[in-house]
Amino acid sequence: MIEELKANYGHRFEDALIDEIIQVGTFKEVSEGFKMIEIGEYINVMPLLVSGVIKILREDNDGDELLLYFLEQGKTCAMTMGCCIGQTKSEIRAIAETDTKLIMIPVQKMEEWSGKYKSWRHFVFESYHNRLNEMLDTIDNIAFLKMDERLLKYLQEKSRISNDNKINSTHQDIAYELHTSRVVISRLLKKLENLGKIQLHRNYIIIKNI
Amino acid sequence: MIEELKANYGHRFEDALIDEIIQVGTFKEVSEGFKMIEIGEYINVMPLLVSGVIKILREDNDGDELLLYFLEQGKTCAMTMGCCIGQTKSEIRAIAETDTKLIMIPVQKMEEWSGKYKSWRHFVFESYHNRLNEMLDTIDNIAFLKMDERLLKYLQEKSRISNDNKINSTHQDIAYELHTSRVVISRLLKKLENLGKIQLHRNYIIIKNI
DNA sequence: GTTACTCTGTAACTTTTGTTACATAACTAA
DNA sequence: TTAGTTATGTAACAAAAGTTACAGAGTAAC
Repeated sequence: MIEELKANYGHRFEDALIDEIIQVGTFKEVSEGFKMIEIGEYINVMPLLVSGVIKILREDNDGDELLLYFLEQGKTCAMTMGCCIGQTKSEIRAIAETDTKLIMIPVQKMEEWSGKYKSWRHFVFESYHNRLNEMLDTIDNIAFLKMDERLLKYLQEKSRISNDNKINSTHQDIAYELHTSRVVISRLLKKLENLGKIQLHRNYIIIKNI
Repeated sequence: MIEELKANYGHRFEDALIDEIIQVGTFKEVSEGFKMIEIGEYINVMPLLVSGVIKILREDNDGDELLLYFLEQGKTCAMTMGCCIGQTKSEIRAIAETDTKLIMIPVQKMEEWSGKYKSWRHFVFESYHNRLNEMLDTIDNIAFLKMDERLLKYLQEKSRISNDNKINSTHQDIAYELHTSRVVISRLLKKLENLGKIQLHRNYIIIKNI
């Protein structure tokens, strides 16, 4: 854990803070698909993402999902919503998009370190700031783009975060994350295939030249 | 200014912090419609909202607008995006929805006080947290609701924040904020009128029983 | 008043998205 | 191999939202 911590956060946290993280943090590895946070749960640890990708989802009253954004490995790890102040329930679901390594910090430390370490404070503010920008991005997508453009962006993003032009998703998977129906996705994917941008297969899609 | 500050923030900030705010803060009054922040601008003061309502808007590349949320008077004042860390440009536009009174804090103080005053730190975190929830709310609306439901919520919200069942907007105004066309809004408003929920007039709408 | 402008109402049409239904292909487990 | 399951393709239709066009009401300036 110590090497991973230093590799990802060593350049931004003071040594004293790194030491404290080693003291109180617990290392955790989870596999792809693992549900890390569920809507309505109380959160008492804050995850520092060391490697892997976590997807953050929103759900409405009817159980319909919507992908909000991906948390990526390394320094850009934003903290889990609402974990910091008060004991508020999680508004989102977090699922490991890939195998993921994390360091879990008890939430009380977050407050303590905020007073103590300037670098920690900056990290927290910056994480908030980044997450807000990700949310803005999501809003831009759903408010200003049509489904075909959203789908294209989704495929690009998926490919980018896994660093692989093969996307292991069914049409239904994609439909859930974009909050639309499978038929709509199949239709639009077929159009993209006809344009030569992708290749469709059972259970996976190859990105060609988007 | 001092009375307004104490009335709105006195119960949550330490006296020493209140004193500092009085030292460095500047009082500002703006009229309805005043553009407080424009997209792309750099921000170097953080506003504490004392009274009034500010609307926060997003714009896409084609100049199409979308209402994100309202900042309301008093303690729930969230800070302007991106104002705290680094010199990043504003991603949003802020316009006074009503006549508004503010206290402007130089941004350097934000960092200084974050180390010094626990209450300030809590205020900043809580503001971030609230704003994130408002963004989630916005996402819920545009992702999960149809335009008629969004319109209804919009009218309710407008009525609530002004504490008045008369809404002084044209159909075009509403169309801009919900990012749709005037014809669509006129159509849906007429439906709501036929259902007895509102009364339509030139330049204003009366909310009856939503 | 007359003129110009803004706002609203509405029809007719198009595009986009969502729904239902069904056929077939591909895989899985017995 | 066969039966059952899951994934995909596609047609046909419905609903929602966006567009174009125009008429007429209300308002403001002169």
